[in-house]
Amino acid sequence: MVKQALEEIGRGTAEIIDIEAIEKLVTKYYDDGITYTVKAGFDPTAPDLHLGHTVLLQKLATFQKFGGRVQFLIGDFTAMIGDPTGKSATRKVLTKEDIIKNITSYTEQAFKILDESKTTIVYNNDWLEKLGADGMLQLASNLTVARMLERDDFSKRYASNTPIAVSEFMYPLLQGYDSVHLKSDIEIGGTDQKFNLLMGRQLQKAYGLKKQQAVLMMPILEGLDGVQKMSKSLGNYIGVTEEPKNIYGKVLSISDELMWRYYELLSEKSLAEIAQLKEDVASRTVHPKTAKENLALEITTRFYNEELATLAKEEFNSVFKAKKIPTEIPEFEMENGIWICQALLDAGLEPSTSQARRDIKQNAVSIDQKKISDDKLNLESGEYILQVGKKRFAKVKVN
RNA sequence: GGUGGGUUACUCAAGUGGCCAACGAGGGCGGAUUGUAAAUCCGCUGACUACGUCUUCGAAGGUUCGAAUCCUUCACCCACCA
Repeated sequence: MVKQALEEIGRGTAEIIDIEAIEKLVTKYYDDGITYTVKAGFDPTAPDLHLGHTVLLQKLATFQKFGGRVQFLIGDFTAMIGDPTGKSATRKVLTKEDIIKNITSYTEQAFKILDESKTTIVYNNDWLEKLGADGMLQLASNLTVARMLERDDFSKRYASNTPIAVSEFMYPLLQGYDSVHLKSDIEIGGTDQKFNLLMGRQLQKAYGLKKQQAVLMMPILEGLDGVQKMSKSLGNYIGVTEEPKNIYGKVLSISDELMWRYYELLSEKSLAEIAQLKEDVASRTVHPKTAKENLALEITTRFYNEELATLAKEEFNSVFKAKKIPTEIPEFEMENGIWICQALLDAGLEPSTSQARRDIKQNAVSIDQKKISDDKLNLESGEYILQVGKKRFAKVKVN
């Protein structure tokens, strides 16, 4: 049992520090029924969770299966500083109101994956606010500047003359202090969090805790472009609250190479199954597109259900394979004689009439499935389906 | 506090008086091809019913027939010195 648990826990991880400690915790759970805590921190800056977050959440869910209690830490205090990780500029400071607003939808989405009964939501503002100036100083004395500059992100920024705010130095310390306060047994995070995660161990020792947290790091999920990490600001993400057809479509649009990465990090399939599938694709027994379709179905099903996922697939096929018009498209009413470019702008298909003109010239615009080339066209009364490119549709009623 | 350097479009980055709506690269968008994959090729990438007009090169003024380019002030950033 323990062995199987460890295998599942280890799946897809980038690195585990102190695996022995994890083994002990799991063993203790099976022998004596004693649970342990797994901490993961979340930044309440982006109210929308995407698949990149779910890699972590799925790992937490795995721990919940094997006796872990999740400490779902909302970094409402640390968010006011802004973690330097991954960004090459100091982050904007959020207001308290923003943070509170974000948290509600945040946790709601997280429980699509996590077991709520085995999750404790904690806010680090609760204890960090009370730390006070002397507490801060005591905390800061645990770390030298040289050590801080070892952190990859800092050293790069320092070398390239990108500014580093002194407050940013506090971030890893505060995150580490969270682990002291919560007496976490395990902390998980992305590989980009390594420095911060290790800080937790160091501080737990410095503050005299008997045990130090084990650390488990998950790889960073690449976004749709396959290069940069999935993030909302880069626009290369699949959000968990997106409509089924969008989730399905976006998964299908990833590259074949990236598909395997997604299989490994997001699918419930066993690693053996995935290896087999990969082999079948390589030997052309299975078409890569079929493999991708199944992945898309699985992921869509996770956030909705099988029925809706299947519908999404059918819709997708009818629109893109059979080149039919989507079943649901936005509708607009317009005045008689409206200029086509204006209509495209009003329907939100184009950002400007200039862009509309360019697209018409480039054969990207069609009315009722027929390409048009006249950018001076005016629409007579009637109903039209306007389309730009492959993906943008609108129904327009001209009165 | 002192000295020097910097701020150009989504990003990086050229341009140091007219040839500048502003080179180039990346990204994005579109077309061909396809499996809405990758790769490849081609085109577009400030706005405006548009062979012309308008607004843009950190901000505000100024010099000039003419400014992203020169001058003044301000804001922000960086380095070195203290």
